[in-house]
Amino acid sequence: MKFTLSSKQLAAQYCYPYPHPAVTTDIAVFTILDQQLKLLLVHRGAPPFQGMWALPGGFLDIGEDLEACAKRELEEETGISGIYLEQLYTFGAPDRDPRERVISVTYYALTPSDRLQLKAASDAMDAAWFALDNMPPLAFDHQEIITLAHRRLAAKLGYSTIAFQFMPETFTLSELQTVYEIVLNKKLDKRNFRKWILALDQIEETGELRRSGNHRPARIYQLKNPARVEIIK
Amino acid sequence: MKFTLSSKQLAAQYCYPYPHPAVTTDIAVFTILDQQLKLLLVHRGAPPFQGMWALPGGFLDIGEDLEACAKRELEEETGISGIYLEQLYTFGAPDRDPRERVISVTYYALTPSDRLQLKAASDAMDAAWFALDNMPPLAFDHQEIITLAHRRLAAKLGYSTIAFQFMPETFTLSELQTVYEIVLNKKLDKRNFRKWILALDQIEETGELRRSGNHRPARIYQLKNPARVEIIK
DNA sequence: GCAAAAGTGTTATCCCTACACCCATGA
DNA sequence: TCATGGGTGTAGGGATAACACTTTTGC
Repeated sequence: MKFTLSSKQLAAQYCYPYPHPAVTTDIAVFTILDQQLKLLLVHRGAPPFQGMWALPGGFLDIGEDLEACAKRELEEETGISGIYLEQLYTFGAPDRDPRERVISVTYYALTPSDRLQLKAASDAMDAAWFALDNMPPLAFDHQEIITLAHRRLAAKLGYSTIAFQFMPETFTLSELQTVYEIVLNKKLDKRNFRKWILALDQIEETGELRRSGNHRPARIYQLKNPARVEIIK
Repeated sequence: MKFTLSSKQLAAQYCYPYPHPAVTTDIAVFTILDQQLKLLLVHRGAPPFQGMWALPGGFLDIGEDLEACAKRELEEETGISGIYLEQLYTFGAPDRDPRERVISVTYYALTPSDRLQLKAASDAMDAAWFALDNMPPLAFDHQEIITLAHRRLAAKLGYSTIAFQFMPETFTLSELQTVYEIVLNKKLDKRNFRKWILALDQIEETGELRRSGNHRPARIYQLKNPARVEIIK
């Protein structure tokens, strides 16, 4: 038996007995830059939402793990790799993408700001950091994803050591406190913060001092277990 | 231009220029029955994993919202509807389903045990409740889903009022305490529990008493905002 | 010497924990 | 009257929150 197909259908060579949605991953990458919580966005060069900004992300390769997809898309679109990544939520409203049905498995990620030079140095990809309180209009439902990611991040500061993922290898206690203050958006008491953070037993002095201006030098600290996020409480 | 297709390909009428995974939802429904935390499983009548037990769930209809899919599958396979449902995690290991690439967006749900009569009364669907510490071998990666759901449930008892979703409309404080004890798997102090739960300001006395044996009758309570899960702390 | 950030302790308060006895009922 | 679960308060300990001054440096 033989049947005929138009050339348009010929291009579509992956066929299923029932309709299948497309699956993407999108990643909300946070960092702290210029004393602000910032998020990495990419500029869309193609429709839909051409010219708007969006989260980095893209279609899942068949046979590729979800988290691997998120890491690959992040690397391809922004040059960033090797950072802390965690699944956030899966968005699947039927009309969230005008092209076809798309399910987006979203992740959020944190990176120290000193890793960003790599990205800036890479070729002129249309990626940029935006302060969370100054976002451009976003493609798809990405604003919703960002709002959820921000809430999750702030909540997780309270019961885990996730904030260390923002820190470079070595840092001062004041720098660390500033990170907490920026993410939580409130001032913290210096003495209480130091007592608390040291009691967590997650950081140690390097013995070095950092001189940075006309004031007393600060002791430099480092993580005891780099790259581990511990649940506290 | 014309091309030829086999009849097998003809059956596959939904075609895409790139391969698409299938998307399913799976739901871990918890209840408390016979003083035990139990989970609802369905018996698989068809391959793969024919004859094994699995979480209720199934393929997403194109155009259907993810949560709607979870509710529909739950209703179709077990007769349960109108219960508390929350997204859990999305599983997508490339080989988790032998048929094709399947992404499963999982949910967990809680229901009072007095709603279950409906299901038992419905036609002889192969659905049954299993104690969490006595599960049969499960299809796919469903054991992993259940482990995660259980962890999330126990954690959420500590910072939300999710446990009320296990309760019938009215209940005594002892019944409520027993629910907490079963899920957390530890005894709680009666006086401390009562102080704590009343301080949450989520329940109120109905004024009724429940007589249930040769002992003093218990005061009956009800939720102030039925069906709302509040974040506490 | 002065401006600027680093560093340091004590006290009060709140919350959680531990703990034991009387009450109301049915049999 | 007795067995059974329902119902109640207080005291101690630990964690959190409030609060101000001295130190070290660069200019």
